[in-house]
Amino acid sequence: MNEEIVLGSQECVRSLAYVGDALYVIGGKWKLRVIIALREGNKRFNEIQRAVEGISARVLSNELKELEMNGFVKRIVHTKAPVVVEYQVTSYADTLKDVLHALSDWGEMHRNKIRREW
Amino acid sequence: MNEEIVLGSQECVRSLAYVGDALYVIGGKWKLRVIIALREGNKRFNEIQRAVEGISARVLSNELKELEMNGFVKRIVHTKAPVVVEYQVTSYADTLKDVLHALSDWGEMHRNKIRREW
DNA sequence: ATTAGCGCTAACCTTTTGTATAGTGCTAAT
DNA sequence: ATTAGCACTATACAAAAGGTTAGCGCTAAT
Repeated sequence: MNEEIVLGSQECVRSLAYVGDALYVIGGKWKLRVIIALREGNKRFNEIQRAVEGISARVLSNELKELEMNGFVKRIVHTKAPVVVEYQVTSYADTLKDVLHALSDWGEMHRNKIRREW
Repeated sequence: MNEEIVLGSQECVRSLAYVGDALYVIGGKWKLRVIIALREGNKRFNEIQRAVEGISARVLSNELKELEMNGFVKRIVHTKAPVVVEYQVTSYADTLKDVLHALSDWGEMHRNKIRREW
């Protein structure tokens, strides 16, 4: 038996678990897109909804709650005159930079590949 | 208006679309995990199922079909004596290396953070 | 002869995710 | 005075994703 393969296999088991952990909190159709919109500077509910094309108010509301629970977002209510609600990305969301970058780059490459094929 | 912010905003719109494209083909609970298992060297159906904890035969079957349609996997049938089916990762699956790495690293970091908090 | 493994697939059910519509109480603009 | 925007939430429903169970025809081992 080859040591390289055995080592690779152990790494794989770890990878499988870690990727599972990651997908558990940032998986799904919307979470990463909401985080991108927030990181860009969108702070208000309707602003975010417009930035993330296709998301409904109900789903956005749920996603924001989960993102808050997981420490990616802070919800700040300015209780005055018209009640204004602001969503802020936390510094923990910044730790996703590499993931976001890798996904975005791959998505770009993939889109170009698909276009070339048609 | 600040140029930096405007630039960042344009990049964001691209990012949103690209990440959307990426999630369209590799999103969901299982696809990346199946690819990891394949990359590790698992080639047979039941082998993959054992490697990817929790996946059912039905779901694995569907995922493999989609992965095949998207060019990540080749299905090879050895028609002899007992019919043996082999799944091979293509070189296109290798383009996901950075994504896999980033997600795995982040997942590891996140798991450690969670453990520290409890 | 029985059992276990292989590579699935069909049928059915539950859970998750998403959509559509309506509505609340407030303010600011027309 | 009406309309539009804000930040949602409730309700109801539909679609998509996933899980459970059973089973097929085959072979190799016990």
